[in-house]
Amino acid sequence: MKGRRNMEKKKFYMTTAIAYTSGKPHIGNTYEIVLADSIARFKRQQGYDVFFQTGTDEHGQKIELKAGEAGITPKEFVDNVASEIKRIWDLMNTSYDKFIRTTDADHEKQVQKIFKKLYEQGDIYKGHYEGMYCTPCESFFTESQLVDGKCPDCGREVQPAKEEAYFFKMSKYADRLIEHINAHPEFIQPVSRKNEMMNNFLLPGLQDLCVSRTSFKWGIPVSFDDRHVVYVWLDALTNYITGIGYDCEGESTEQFKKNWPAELHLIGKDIIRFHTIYWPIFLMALDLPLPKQVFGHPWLLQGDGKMSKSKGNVLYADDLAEFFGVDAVRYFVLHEMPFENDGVISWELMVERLNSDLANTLGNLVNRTISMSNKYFGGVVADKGAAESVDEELKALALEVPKKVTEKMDGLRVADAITEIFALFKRCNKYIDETMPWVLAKDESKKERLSTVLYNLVEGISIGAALLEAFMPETSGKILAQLNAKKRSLKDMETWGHYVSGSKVTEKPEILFVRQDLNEVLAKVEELYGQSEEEKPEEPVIDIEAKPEITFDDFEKLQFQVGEIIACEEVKKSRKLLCSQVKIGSQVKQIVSGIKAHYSAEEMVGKKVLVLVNLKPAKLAGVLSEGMLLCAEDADGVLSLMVPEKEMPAGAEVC
RNA sequence: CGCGGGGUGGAGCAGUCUGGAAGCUCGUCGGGCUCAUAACCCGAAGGUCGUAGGUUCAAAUCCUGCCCCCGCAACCA
Repeated sequence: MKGRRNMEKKKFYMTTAIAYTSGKPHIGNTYEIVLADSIARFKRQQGYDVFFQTGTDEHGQKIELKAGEAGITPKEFVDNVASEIKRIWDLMNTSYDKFIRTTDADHEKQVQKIFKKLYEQGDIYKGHYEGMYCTPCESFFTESQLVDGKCPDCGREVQPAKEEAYFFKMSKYADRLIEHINAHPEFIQPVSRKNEMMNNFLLPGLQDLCVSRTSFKWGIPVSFDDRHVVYVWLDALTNYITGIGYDCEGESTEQFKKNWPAELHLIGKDIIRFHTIYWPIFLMALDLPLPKQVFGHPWLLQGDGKMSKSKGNVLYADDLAEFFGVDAVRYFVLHEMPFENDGVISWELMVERLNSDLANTLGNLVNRTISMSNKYFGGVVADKGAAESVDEELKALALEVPKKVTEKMDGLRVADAITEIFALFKRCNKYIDETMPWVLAKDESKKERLSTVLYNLVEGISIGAALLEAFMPETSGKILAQLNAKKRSLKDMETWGHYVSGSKVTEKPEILFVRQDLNEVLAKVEELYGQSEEEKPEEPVIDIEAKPEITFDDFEKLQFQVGEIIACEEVKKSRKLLCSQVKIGSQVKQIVSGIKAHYSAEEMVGKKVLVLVNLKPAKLAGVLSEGMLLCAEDADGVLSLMVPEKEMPAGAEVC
């Protein structure tokens, strides 16, 4: 019987994007897995047989470089980061069924087979990646990226060059894809993205995609040409099928046959293009069905300006969980994230939500209800049938909410779904005021009515708590345990009265969410980040690429002098430029510098700075610049003007 | 005319596709209540829906121009 019931369950295969293992994931990355988790849990509650996959994308040049800097092998590097990511996913209590890593042996093997198959059937061909090449930087640039025809990174000469590479023929499947997208309006969510994909990429014509590289080694080798490694998307995207046992030679697992195609790929809006164009085309080439839906969720942005560790506004899920608890963080990211526009997160907003929604509305409701049950009936909650008309409104809403939540979740409107649940808790609070149990308690003849009121409350809260399971699993469980209520399926929420009359609630309600004082939190944040800076015993060392040795004659060509900035203004039409009038000896030069982000025009005036004087004048953003102000730059790109250590007159030579 | 996102009461957002009395949460002010985590409930104030035009019986919503903000790109001499 059990087996048969399982067979009847509809399957639901969903994935998140796999996280790139270049560093610790911040709260924005973590948002995606929590969002996915809430959907997975809700689908399970709806009775689906859910398979939920997430994981890590572990190849690429960036990782090779970072590992090199850290003095460890790429594999060691990604092992560290992947376990950190997994730790945070687990900390956030996410219920994934499979955590795939692109360095898994079976994934790598399958990617090689897929690459070979596509090559053999002519979808992948060998060609050349052409562009201007800067040898010291080992980088290709397009003509438009060059600065004055030179390398934008180091300013040296570049040569036209070709790198051998394999390409995937995208155009071959474009018409079929356009047709599919038009026939399935639900395929790309939100729909506004559909037009973007069509107008910008599909309709103008697809470029063939480069799918191999020879410039780095940390990747899956192309099996028949080992100078090449498979490049990004063919490696990363295929995780969705290799993770459940796809084999392109027809030896796919039962699990694959059952689960593919996926019902939902949940991804960030930045990679919609890869999931709604390249991925479907790869699948077509493999003769596999396409996923049912791709949802590109918006971003969760930091509140106040740029992320910066020294400002203490880089938010990580584990720090937040430390302060507020896992469920509070889950609640925040899910609630604050609208469907289509970016959301904002900050310590201030986090505290506000915690206090008002979680502590006041929900926590206090549970607490006062349990307290009254204990106070008036020794914890026993029984429906004595003493109904009054005010009860109807509460019941009606309580039965309405599960339907509304389902509706919202079916449309992936997770934030709205949560809001619906909280509307029920608010209604419960109102019900307490309407019925005034403490007044009933003073009148012995109202005992049955009082009991019924408390029963209604407990039943209402039980429904709300059961609905929270998908979003705040721990809190949901805690509330149900305190009320001594059973978990219930969505089906059981269609009728009123599933709470067993006569059950006994806990004697001492545990505080679910503690209110926090914003100032105290901010002080602690300061302390936390302040400390971490002190803990750093040494300043970070910055290594830059060594330039070729020069002769003294070369040096002699450069003329440095002290200049005094006598006037400075912003260059309009430019984001980063300031235009300074610099007094050098008896002459005044106009110098444009890209330091607006670091200095205001006002504070520039009066500074004595080091100037490279004999640089050939050039125009920047249309403004003439006759020299260069010298700055030091740290690893975060912060600039500091170089000034003489002793007072020096404008015009003094620097040598 | 580089690409994209956005500008709705003090704060954060919904509403815009499919025109039809400007909504939610927080904050503020006033009131109620005392079971509860100084929590809960009720009421009020507060908005030229960036701006200027246009279409319409009717525009936050559709069209056009402009301004401002944020990403990316570029500029970083």
